[in-house]
Amino acid sequence: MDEKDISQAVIGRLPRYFRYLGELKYEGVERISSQELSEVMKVTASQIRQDFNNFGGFGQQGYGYNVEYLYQEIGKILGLDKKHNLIIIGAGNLGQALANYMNFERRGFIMKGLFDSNPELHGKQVRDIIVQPMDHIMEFVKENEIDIAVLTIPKTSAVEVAEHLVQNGIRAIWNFAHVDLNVPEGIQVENVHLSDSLMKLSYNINRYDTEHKK
Amino acid sequence: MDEKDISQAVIGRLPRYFRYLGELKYEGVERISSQELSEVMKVTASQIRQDFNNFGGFGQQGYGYNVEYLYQEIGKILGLDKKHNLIIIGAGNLGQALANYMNFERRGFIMKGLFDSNPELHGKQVRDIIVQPMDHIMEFVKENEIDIAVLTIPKTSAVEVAEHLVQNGIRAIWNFAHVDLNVPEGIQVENVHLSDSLMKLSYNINRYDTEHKK
DNA sequence: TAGATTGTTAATCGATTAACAATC
DNA sequence: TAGATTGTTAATCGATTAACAATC
Repeated sequence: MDEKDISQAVIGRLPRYFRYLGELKYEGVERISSQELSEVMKVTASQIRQDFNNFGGFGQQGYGYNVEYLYQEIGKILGLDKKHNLIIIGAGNLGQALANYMNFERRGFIMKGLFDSNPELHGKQVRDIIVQPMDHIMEFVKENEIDIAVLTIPKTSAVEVAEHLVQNGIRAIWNFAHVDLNVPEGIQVENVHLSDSLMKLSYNINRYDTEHKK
Repeated sequence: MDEKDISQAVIGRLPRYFRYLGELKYEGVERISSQELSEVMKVTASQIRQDFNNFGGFGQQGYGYNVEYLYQEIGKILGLDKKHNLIIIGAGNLGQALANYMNFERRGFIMKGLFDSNPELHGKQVRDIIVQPMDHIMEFVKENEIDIAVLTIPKTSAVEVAEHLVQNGIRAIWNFAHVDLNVPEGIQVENVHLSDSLMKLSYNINRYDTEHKK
């Protein structure tokens, strides 16, 4: 499977393809052409074919793409057929929201632990997980083969915690703290900077105002 | 202020500049050159200068950029000096988390209302806001000059609610539902697709595995 | 086979980087 | 003034779109 370096632009589009194909599948659609898919998704057919061909050909000339097959293949590319153990660090509002709402299991992510520095939360149960104190983290990571840490703690502690996690063998960090983490090669970080996102929205409202209202 | 169309690539970087400049300001740094900033932020100095020059010159030859001034100016570009009224629709885990955790006021966003379809939540207080039933939304939007709706409801209802909001004069939607909203020109939508983000992380873990382990 | 549609190459477009003249 | 560093133009790089031959 010779995967050259796929650009982040392409990777960023894969989950959206996966979502639409899941819906088509659910609706009972069997086959779809790049042209039809392009109309639904509002991208060019050319881009769709180029994107898929980064991973080898999933289609058939004269026929198009089999929805079920394409859905499965993109799922595999995204690694959703693999199991990954995960912990959430920071059991405040956001941490608990993710624990309750993300449906991790459906995508192969198994929530194994929840940690918080606030003693009042220790022992509290969220889903089937008991919140533990922070100083249990590192042993837990090693003993339970934890791959992914979700960081929902303030930025002040995030950098330090991330460093320790890396030292203890974590492989990926889903980072909700408003800070850029510095990790070695081979450790994957995906940032969700909510305030950045809100500022983008603010920019677009503001720009629209200055362009139209005045 | 002749703002031509600034590319989304540039806009996407503005919040990060804002964050770093805020930190520099906090640390008491008075001036900084594009070269120095590029080292801290790990981007090219060229990109920094190009980005800033989309909005006119904020620097001075031979000196660099005044941190305080640049911070203020980027804040203005992002519209953070303006006030915007906001409601959250969906007072479940995620909605409450955002209400509690986002510090909306600091960035000029004023949380005015919280809505949920679950009767058990009606009357519950989050921060200084009482959760109201869904059928109060549209009147509330009109009467309270609501600009922004935060959608933290399931995708099944998100499309319909968004449509109604648009009809009732909402100007922007911060969308956490796993669905693409279809809105008319001039209505701003910013999507936070958390599961897409998690899938990207999954892809990168998986790719690293197939490239190194096997 | 003829028609449809992919896979893939070539052309275009846009974004990033490099270079340097302008200027504080 | 000389040195530093921006603002801006030009060169490069990468991503998107168009076109079409291959093929089901």
